[in-house]
Amino acid sequence: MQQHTETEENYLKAIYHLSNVTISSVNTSSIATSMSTTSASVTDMLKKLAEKELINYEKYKGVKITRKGEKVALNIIRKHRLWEVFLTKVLKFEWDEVHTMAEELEHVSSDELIKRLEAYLDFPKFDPHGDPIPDQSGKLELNDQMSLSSGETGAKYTITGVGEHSSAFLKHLAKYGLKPGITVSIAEIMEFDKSMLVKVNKEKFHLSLEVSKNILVKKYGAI
Amino acid sequence: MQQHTETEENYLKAIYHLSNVTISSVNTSSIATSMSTTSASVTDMLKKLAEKELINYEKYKGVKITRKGEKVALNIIRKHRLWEVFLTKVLKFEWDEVHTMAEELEHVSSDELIKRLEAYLDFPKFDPHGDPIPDQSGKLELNDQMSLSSGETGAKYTITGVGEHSSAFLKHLAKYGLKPGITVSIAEIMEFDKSMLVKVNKEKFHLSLEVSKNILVKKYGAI
DNA sequence: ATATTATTTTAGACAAATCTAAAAATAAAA
DNA sequence: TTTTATTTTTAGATTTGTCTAAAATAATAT
Ligand SMILES: [Mn+2]
Ligand SMILES: [Mn+2]
Ligand SMILES: [Mn+2]
Ligand SMILES: [Mn+2]
Repeated sequence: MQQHTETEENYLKAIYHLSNVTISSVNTSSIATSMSTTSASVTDMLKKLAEKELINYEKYKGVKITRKGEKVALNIIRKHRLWEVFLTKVLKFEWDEVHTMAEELEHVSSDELIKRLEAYLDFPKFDPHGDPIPDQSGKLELNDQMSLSSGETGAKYTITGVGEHSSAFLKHLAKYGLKPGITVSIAEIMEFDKSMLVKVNKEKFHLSLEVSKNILVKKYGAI
Repeated sequence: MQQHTETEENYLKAIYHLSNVTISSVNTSSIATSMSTTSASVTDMLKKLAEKELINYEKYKGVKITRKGEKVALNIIRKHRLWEVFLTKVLKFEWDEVHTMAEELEHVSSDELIKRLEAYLDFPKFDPHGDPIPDQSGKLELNDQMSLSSGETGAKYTITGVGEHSSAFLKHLAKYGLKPGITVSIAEIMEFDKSMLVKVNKEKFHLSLEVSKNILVKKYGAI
C-alpha cells in the first residue's frame, strides 16, 4: 500500500512532530538536530520527500508537511504508540524501556497486523506516555493538557503525559513514582528558581522547573 | 549485541536452511535462487559474511556456515517462529498468513523483547507450521517426522508439519482442513501416480504425490 | 547600506546492496 | 583428453543514504 523506506518514514515523523511545535515552516537544521544527522543530508532527503509530494519544500524557505505526508506520519505514530501499549500492558515492560523497541516495530508494514493488535489491546486511546493514538483514518483526540510548571500552589493535578521522552527523564520520574494517572498536589512554589514541592500520597518531592515543565497534567477531577 | 544488517541476516538464514538439505557445501546459485537475486550479488555478500567469520568461503568451492553464523541464523529463526505463534495464537491470523509478517518482525533486534514474548506465549516448542523453535542458546528439538508420501495403506498418521511453506500450498491444505495436529489415515495408494486417498473425520480426499510429499507426519500415537 | 555571521545548499566522495555483461574456473560431454 | 557447457567470479554501473568542505543565500549587527 505504501512504498516508503524506513528512513523516509523516520524523517516524515520528525517533520510532523516539529510542525506541531513550530508556528511557521520547519527549517533544515532543526530536522538535522532531531534526526542526529547533517543539514546536507536533510536537504537531500527534503528533495526526495517533495518529489513524492509528502512535503512542500522551497529552497531556503523551510518545509511544510502536506496532508498526504501527514497521513503517512500519523500512521507511523499510530503503530509506534500501539506497540508501546503492547510492550507495557502485555509484555510488562516499564514505560521508560519501550521507546527504542517501538522505534523499530513502527516500521513493520502490515496494516492488518496493527488493526488486530489494536483490537486485541481493546482500542486504547493513549500510549504509556499519555500521547494520543491516532485511529485508522489518522484522527486523534488531543487532550488539552497543561504543564505542571504553570500550576498553582494548593491545587491538585492528574498527570496525563510528558513533554520529553528521553529514557533519562522517564527513569527520573519513575524514581518518584510519577507517571500518567498519578495525582499530585503542589505544596509550594519557590519564588527564586520556580522549583516546586509536590505531594504524592503523603510523600513530598522537590521538582526543578526543568522537570515540572515536562510533566503534563490536567486539573484533578476535570474530564 | 549483534551488528548485522537485515540483508546479512536474511542471507545467513537462507544459507542455514540450505545447509540442512545439502550434504556438502552450499553453492552460489542455490543461494541466489532462494534469495531471488543474482549469483554476482551472492558472491559479493559471501565475501562480507566470510570477513565476519559467519561462513567459511572458498572461491568456486561453495560455502559452509560456521558455528558463529549458525548461532546468528538460529536466533533469527527463533524470532521468526515465535512471532508466527504470536500472530496465530494471539492475533488469530491463519497459518498461511503469518510468514510475510514474521519475515519483517524477525529483524526487530531486542533479545529481551523476544524473551518476554516467549514467556508470554508459554514457551511454545513448535511454530504454526510444525517447525521447532530454538531456545535462547540455539538448541531445538527436531521431531523425527516422515513424509506422508512414504506412509502405508491403512495406517493412521498425525500431521506434524509441512515441507513447503508457500502461501499457495498452505491455502491448498487449509481447504481440506489439513494442518499440524490433524490425524489422517491412508485409505488407498494409487499404483500409477502414487497419489493417495486419505480419510479425515469421515471425509475422503485425493492427494497428489506433489502434495503428500510435502505433508510431514508421525505415526498416530507415537510420541 | 555594508559587513559580519549563521543557515542552507551544492559538489564530490563513500559504503551498502544491487544489477548486467564479460572473464575465469570448474564440470560434463564427446 | 580436448571440447563444450555450466557455474562462479570480476568489472563496471546504479541507487540510497550518508558525510565533509566549499559556495550561495539569508539574517543580523554595525
Ligand atoms: Mn523508527
Ligand atoms: Mn510514546
Ligand atoms: Mn527477513
Ligand atoms: Mn513457520
